[in-house]
Amino acid sequence: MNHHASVVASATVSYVQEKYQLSIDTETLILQPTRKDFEGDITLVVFPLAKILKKSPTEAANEIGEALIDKISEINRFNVVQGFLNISMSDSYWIDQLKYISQDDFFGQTMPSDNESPILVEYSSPNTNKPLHLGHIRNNLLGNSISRILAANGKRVVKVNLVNDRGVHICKSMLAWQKWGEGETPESSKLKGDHLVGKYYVEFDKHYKEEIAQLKATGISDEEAEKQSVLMAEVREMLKKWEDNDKKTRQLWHKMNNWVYDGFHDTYSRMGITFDKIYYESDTYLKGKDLVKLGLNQGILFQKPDGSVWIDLTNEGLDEKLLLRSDGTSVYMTQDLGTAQLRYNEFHPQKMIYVVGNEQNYHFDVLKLILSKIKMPWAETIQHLSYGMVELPAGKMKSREGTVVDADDLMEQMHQTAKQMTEELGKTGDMTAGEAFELHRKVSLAALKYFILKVDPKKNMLFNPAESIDFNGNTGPFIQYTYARICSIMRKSGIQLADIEINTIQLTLKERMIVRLLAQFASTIQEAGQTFSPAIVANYCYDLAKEFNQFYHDHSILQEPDQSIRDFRIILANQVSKVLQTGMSLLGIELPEKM
RNA sequence: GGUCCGGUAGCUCAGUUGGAUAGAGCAGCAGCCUUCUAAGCUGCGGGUCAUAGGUUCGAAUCCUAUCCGGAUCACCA
Repeated sequence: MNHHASVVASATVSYVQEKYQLSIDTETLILQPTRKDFEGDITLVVFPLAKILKKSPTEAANEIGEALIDKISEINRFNVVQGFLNISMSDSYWIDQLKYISQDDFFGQTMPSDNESPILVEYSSPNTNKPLHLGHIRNNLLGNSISRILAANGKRVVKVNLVNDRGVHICKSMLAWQKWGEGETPESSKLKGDHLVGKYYVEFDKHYKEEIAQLKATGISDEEAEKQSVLMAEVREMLKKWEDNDKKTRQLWHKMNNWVYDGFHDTYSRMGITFDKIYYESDTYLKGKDLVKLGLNQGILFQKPDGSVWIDLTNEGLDEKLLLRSDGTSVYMTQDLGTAQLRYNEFHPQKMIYVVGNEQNYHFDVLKLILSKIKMPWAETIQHLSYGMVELPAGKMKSREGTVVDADDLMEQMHQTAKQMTEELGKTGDMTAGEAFELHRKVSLAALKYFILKVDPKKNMLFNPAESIDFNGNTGPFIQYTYARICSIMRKSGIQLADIEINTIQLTLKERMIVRLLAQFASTIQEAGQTFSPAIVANYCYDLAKEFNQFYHDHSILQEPDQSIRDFRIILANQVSKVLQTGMSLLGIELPEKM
C-alpha cells in the first residue's frame, strides 16, 4: 500500500474504533487513487463502512472526512460525491514525499537479505537444432525481466537455462548435414551457426516429406509409411549410436552443437540476456529414474505387464501418464522430475520458477502432482510461469513450415528502421558514427522489448510482420525520449543537485500528479514481483512518461523565475528520470541520454 | 469428447481486492515548433466490455449456461 493510503487507512480505523468501539481491519477498507475528474488524491469507498456504521453513505463520508482533517495535519480538504470520499493531501505532504524519495538512491527497490534461500528462474531452454524466433524472444525477455524484478524485491535470483541438446530432432539436423551438407561450415557458408544447422533441420523435413509421399503413392497408410521410412530409421540409428557413445557420432554432434552455441551467444548478447548456470540435457536426461523407483516402492506408481511405468491421475481429473517406457528408458517427464531434484539439492531454493509457454500447462500440473504424491517436500516450490503464444496474422508460428519470425532478422530489421527514422528526424547530425550506431541499437531494442513486455504475460499476443513495430505513442522509444529530454535539461541547468533543496511552494495539478505517481513506484515493483508481470512496470513507466510530457509542455523548468519553484521542478524532473531509468532497467531496456 | 486459457473501439493493448461518466496507443480528421529535444503536446470522431440469465447499493471484473478462438489430453521434447 502507498504511504498516503496507509495514513488514511489507519486513521479511519482508529476513528471508528474510538467513536463506535468497532474494530475493522485496514484490509477491508477500499482505497483507490482518485479519478482524474474529481479533486483529491485518494478515495475511500464508503459503502461498506456506511453499512457497518448504519448511516447513509453521504453522512458517513462527511463524518469520516471531518475526522480525518481533524486528526491528520497532512490532510487538507475532502469532498464527497455519492458514496465516495475524495481526500486531498496537502502540498507540503507531497513536497516531503518528493524530498524523501529523492534522497533514496534505491527508491522502490528492496535490498536483498543475505540469509534467504534463492529463487531459481529457468528460461530460454532452446533446442539446438534451429535458431531462435520471436516466441523465444518473448520467453527470454520475460525470464530476464522477471529475474530483475524479483531481485528488485530483495530476492536472490539464480537464472538457469536448460539446453535441449540431444534427441531425435537434433539427429535430424545431423543426418541431413551428413547426407547433403557437403562439408558446409559457418565459415564457408557465411551463415550464423544456428542458422546453418536450422537449414539442415528444414532440409531433413523436406526430404522426409517427399519420402512419405512416395511411400503413400504405393497405397499404404500414413502410419505404415512412417514405419517404412528409411530416413527416420537412419535417424533412430543415429540416436542409438549417440546414446552408445559412438565416437564419430559424438564428434559430429559436438561440432554442430558448437556452431549453434556460437550463434546463440550472438543472439543472447545482442538481446542482453544472461544466465548464471547452464544445464545440458545430455547431462541430465538419464536422471529421474530413482524418483520413479521411489514412487513404485511407495505404491504411488504402477507397472503395466509390458514393464512400462505409469501414474494414475484420473482421480485428479487428469489421465494416466507414462513415466518409463517398456524398454526402461525415460521420457520428458522423467527427466524433468530428475532435473527438479538436481536443482533442489544444489540450491535449496525457496522457489523454482519455470518460464515456459502455456502449451505446457498440463505438463507442469502433472509434474507438481507427481512430486507431491511421492512426498517431495519441495514440490510446492515449483511454479510454472505460463505465458501466451506470439501469433502471426495467419496463426501460430511453425518452424518447419517456415512461418517463423527469426530473432536475428527481426532485431536487424528494427535496427535499420531505427536508423532510418533517426536520420529522417535529423537526430544524429552531431554524433559520431559510433554514437549513432549505439543510439539505433538502443532505440530499436527498446521498441522490440517494450512491445513484447507491455502485454500481460499470460495472454496470447499478435505480431504483424507487415506493420513495423511503432516508435511513437505507447512504446519504448517514447519513454526513452522522455528520459533524454530530462537529461538535456539537466545538462543545460548547470546545477549540481546537491546544491539545491526543496522549499515549500504551491503545487500545480500536474506537479501533484507526478509526485503521486512517483510515490506509487515502490508498490508497483512489489505488485510486479508478486504477479510475475513485467507488464505492470512497463505500463507504469508509460503513465509516468506521459504525465511528464504533459507537464513539460505547459511548465517552464529552467525559465521559471521563482527559484524555489525552479529548484522543485528540477528535482522533480530528475526524479522522474531516475524512476524511468530504474523501471526500464527492470525490463532490460537501456535509456540514451540524447536522442 | 475431457481439461485449461482467452473474447474490451477498425487494429494492438490497459483496466489493481467488484466501485464514480470503461481508458491509452496506432490508424483517420483538425490544430501547436523564433521559447528547456515536435520520437512531443492539444482537440474531434470511434464501445450492446461475445451472448443470455443470476448474485447486490453497484458487475468488463464474481457465478451459471451458450457461442466463438486457442492450447492440451503421445512409449515426442
